[in-house]
Amino acid sequence: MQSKRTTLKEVAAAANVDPSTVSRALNPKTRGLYRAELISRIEQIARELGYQPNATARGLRTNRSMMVGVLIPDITNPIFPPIVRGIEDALEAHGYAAIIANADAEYDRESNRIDWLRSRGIDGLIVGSGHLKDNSIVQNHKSGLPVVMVNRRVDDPEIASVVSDDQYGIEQIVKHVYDLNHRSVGFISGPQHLSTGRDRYEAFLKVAKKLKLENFESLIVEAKYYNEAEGARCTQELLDRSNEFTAIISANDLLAIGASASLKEFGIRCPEDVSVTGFNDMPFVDRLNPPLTTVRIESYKAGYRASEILLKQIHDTENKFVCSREVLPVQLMVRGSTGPA
Amino acid sequence: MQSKRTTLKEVAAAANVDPSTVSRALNPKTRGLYRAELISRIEQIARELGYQPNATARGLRTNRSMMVGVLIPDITNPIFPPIVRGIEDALEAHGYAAIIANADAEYDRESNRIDWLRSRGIDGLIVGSGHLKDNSIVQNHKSGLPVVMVNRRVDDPEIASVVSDDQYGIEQIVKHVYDLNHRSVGFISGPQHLSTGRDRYEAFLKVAKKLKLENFESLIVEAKYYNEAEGARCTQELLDRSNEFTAIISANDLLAIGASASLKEFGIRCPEDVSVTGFNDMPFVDRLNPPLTTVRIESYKAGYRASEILLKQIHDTENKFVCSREVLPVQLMVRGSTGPA
DNA sequence: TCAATTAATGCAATCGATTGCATTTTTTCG
DNA sequence: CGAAAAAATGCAATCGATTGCATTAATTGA
Repeated sequence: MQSKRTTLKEVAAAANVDPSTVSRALNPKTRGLYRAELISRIEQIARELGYQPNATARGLRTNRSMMVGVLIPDITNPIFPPIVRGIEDALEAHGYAAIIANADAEYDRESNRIDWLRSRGIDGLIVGSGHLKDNSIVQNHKSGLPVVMVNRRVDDPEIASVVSDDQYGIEQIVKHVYDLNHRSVGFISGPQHLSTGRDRYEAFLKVAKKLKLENFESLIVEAKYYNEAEGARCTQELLDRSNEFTAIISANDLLAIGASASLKEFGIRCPEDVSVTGFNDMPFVDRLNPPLTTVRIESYKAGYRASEILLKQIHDTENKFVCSREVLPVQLMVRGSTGPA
Repeated sequence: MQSKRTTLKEVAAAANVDPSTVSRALNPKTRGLYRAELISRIEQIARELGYQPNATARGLRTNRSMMVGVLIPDITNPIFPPIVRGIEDALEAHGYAAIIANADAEYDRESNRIDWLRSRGIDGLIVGSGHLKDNSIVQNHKSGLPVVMVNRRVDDPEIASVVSDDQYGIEQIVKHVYDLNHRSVGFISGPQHLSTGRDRYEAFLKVAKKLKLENFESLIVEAKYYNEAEGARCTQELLDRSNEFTAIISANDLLAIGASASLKEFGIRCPEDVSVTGFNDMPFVDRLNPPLTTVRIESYKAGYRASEILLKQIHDTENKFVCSREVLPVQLMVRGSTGPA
């Protein structure tokens, strides 16, 4: 039932030329070989027959699928849709398609998903999941697969990445809280095996030390995952440890939302009693109650750039490619969840 | 540099048999042709060489890409990630992959994107965009492409779909508002060329009539798009028309959020002065200020079912397939954005 | 025991496009 | 004018797996 698509051969027959001629006449790079008249005639006929090259056949011959794998923890996590959209838009502009795989923050599943993507013949891979010592990413890259990381990094400096300026973001947010006269502030850090977790943690340590925040080392709790449940759990842990702190800095928005909800449960008001901050500026956090003070990252752009870098890597046959590691600027977004101490 | 993947031929050579033998020995459906001993030997060797069948080559020969196209307005719209995740999970379970295309509510772009997907050789298409009289969807279906719609429908009853019970949802929400003693209520309808827009609109008319809401025909405004800006615009329009109404029913959450924001701008309190309701129960609307009263739909499940139906359609070579149109249940979620009149 | 089955396996065409090389046609110019 | 160079086009192999048919080997049964 699947309607017969027109093939190269059919166009060739209709135009009374060899298939190879049609192929070259339609290919911008080889078009120059033929007389303009021939070319327009072939184009005309191809159009009439509704010819669309068969991507599979082409892929087999050229060893290019024009597809890129995108590995993320979960498209359902609000920070990823903008990144994915950026990736897709950039790919589309170059005729590439994305296949998305959700790894669910499970590391063996992640490597399964990479194999699965590779078996589909992807030309490259963009990774938004992955931990600092992620062997399967490094291995795949070493074995010749173009790879770019987005949002997170791995330790291996050979692997290209596009991330946000975590350090500066945390610096800004801690200063903001400090300026509001908070001196005892808790920190809910992200998982330390993730680059965002580690980088934001280290940034916090550095600024906290510099600003001489009170007793901050004992007010740091590490979340096991970036989600609301962990945000709530860590908040309770903080409350168990101290009733002095007047602000909670969270390593990302989901943790902050969890923290905020947990505070409310304990009857602690935000921001009157405790200020809360996030990181990422996920969609709609400006509409929460209270609106979340956070750090805006350029998600769409990060995805877009990651694609561009990946494409450059894919097209770089000579291996003259220099691994690029980009850091995008961030911006402090002051909103209602922070107030004076 | 791309590390040479092992091919069927290489496995065959190593096992000292014909490539066709390896192919059949590895294929569960033809495995029965051979002695168990041979099969395990071949499997062994294939494993040692790390053989992964080349999906492109297979696709060319079998005319099956094991890929499905997914057309949605925009992955960045919060109602789609759960749907997409459901689609992907169901596909994954059957070895299929999804290629996502964002149509951006532009109808010529939509049909472009379908062509693009088809040229990549997709085996079927799941559509979350599309309007009631969507010719390109119907045409593609007629020409033999398996198609399932999700969340929205087209008028053509030949096309399978999985949607939510819009009628019941609106009924519930209007009754809820009525029970709170609202008698003059505005309705921000969705675009009438979309099935959700039309169905929810008609449902509203029906219930409003039945409950004898005051003057309701003149309190209906049609949004051109499902977004916040339109929600705000329609709210202003309503305010221009009347200062009697005490509730606004919106055809979806984004409109409701826009409405709510607009009310706030005019210094009208929600829910004290005007109650607001949405539809879809997007992630995080329960955390808004005020938390949004809305109708929960089963997004993930809708995506999952759509995939299952599509796969059935793809595997149904005999065309004995009966077009299924499923309607998933919805649930009223009463929250802070509605209060007594 | 030997023809007739049945079970195992191999041969070769095929899917649709690309591309190195060969061939034909046209042009150039000594 | 004719040979060499240049331009235009065709031939055929190829990518890697699948599959209809042919062939060989093993088994059955009379």
